[in-house]
Amino acid sequence: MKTSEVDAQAEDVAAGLARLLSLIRWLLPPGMSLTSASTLSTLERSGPCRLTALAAAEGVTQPAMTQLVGRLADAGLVTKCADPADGRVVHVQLTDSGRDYLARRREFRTERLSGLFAQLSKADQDALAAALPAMNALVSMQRDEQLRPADSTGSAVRTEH
Amino acid sequence: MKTSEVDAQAEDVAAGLARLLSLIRWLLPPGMSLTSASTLSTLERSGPCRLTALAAAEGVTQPAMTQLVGRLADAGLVTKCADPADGRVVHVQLTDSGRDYLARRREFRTERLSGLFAQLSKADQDALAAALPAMNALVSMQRDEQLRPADSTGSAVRTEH
DNA sequence: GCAATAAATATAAGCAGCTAATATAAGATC
DNA sequence: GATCTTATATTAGCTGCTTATATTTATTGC
Repeated sequence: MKTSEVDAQAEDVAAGLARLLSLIRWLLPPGMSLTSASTLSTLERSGPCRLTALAAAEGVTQPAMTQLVGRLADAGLVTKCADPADGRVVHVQLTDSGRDYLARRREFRTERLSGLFAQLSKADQDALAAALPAMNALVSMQRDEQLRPADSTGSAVRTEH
Repeated sequence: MKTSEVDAQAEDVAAGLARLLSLIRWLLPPGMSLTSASTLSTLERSGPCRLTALAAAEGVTQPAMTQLVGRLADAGLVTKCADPADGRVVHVQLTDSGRDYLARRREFRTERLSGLFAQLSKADQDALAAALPAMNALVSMQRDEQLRPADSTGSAVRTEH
C-alpha cells in the first residue's frame, strides 16, 4: 500500500518545517537560550504559572526549570512569589522588564524578517500569511500532545529517556 | 508614519514562525543536538564540506564545529578526509550510516506530524502545502544573509558577541 | 630559498544549560 | 499525628557552546 496523498503532504510539510529551524534561530536575538525565550513567551501568553507547569509546557525537567527561572529572576525578567494558600508552590510571573524584553525581541525579529519578506513575491507573501492559522493550529495541537501523559501510540515526549 | 501593510504581514509571520519552534523541536528525534542534526542535513544537501565552511553555514565557531564533527565521526555518521592538494584542510562527508540516520529521522518526524496534520481541515492542509515554496525561499535567503561578511544594516549574525 | 605572514584546524579552560537522583518541606489522608 | 504525596530545591555529572591560543601547512616578499 502506498502512502496516501495526505501523508505525502505531511512529509513535505515536516521537511519544510525542519528547514525553518535555522531561520527561526536567526530571528531570535542572541544571548538567550531558546528555552528561556520560549518560557518568557509562555508566561506572557498564559499569565503567572507554577514552576512545574512551566517545566511541562516547555518540555524540560523540573530542576532545569528551577534553574532557568532562577537565572531569569536574577536578570529581573520574572519574579517568584509564594502561594498564600499552599506554601509549597512558587508562582512565576513576568515583570515589566520582562515584558519590555519581549517587546524588544519582537521588534528585533520583525526587523530581521522584513528585509527578507519584502523580497518575496506578493503571492508568496500572501501564501505565508494564509498559512498562519494552520501553523497556529498545529502548534496548539502539539502543545496538547506534549502535556498528555503519554497514553497511546508512541506519543511519549520525554518519557523515552 | 505607520507601518506599511507588508510590514504588518511580516510581523505576523515572524510571530508565527517563532511559535513554531516548540513544534519543530518536537519533530526532531531525541538524543541529538539541533546543530548536529542541522549539520548532517547540510552535508546531505551540499555534499562534502570543509570544516570552516560548515561552521559558517551553521552559525557556530570553528572550534565548536571541530568538536561536533569529532562526535559525529565517533558515531560513524561522517568521515574526515584530508585534501590531497592542501594539507591543512579537512573535508567532512556523510557516511552511509549518516544517510541512514537522516532517513530514519525523516520517518520519525513524518510519523509525528501526520497525526496532527490529519486533524487539520483540508483547507488548512492545503494552505500549509501552498506556503512551502515561500518558506523555502525565506530559508535560502537567510542562508545567504548569514554567509555574508556582515556588511550593512545590522546584518551581523554572531559578530555581536 | 628562506623568513614572515596568513590560513585551516586542533587544543584548552571555562561557562550555560540540561539530565537523573535525591533531599527538603508543606499539604492531604486516614 | 504517622504516613503518603506533591512542589520545589540541591547535587553531581554531562554535552555543547564560547574565547584564547597552539600547531601545522601554504603563501608571499625579498
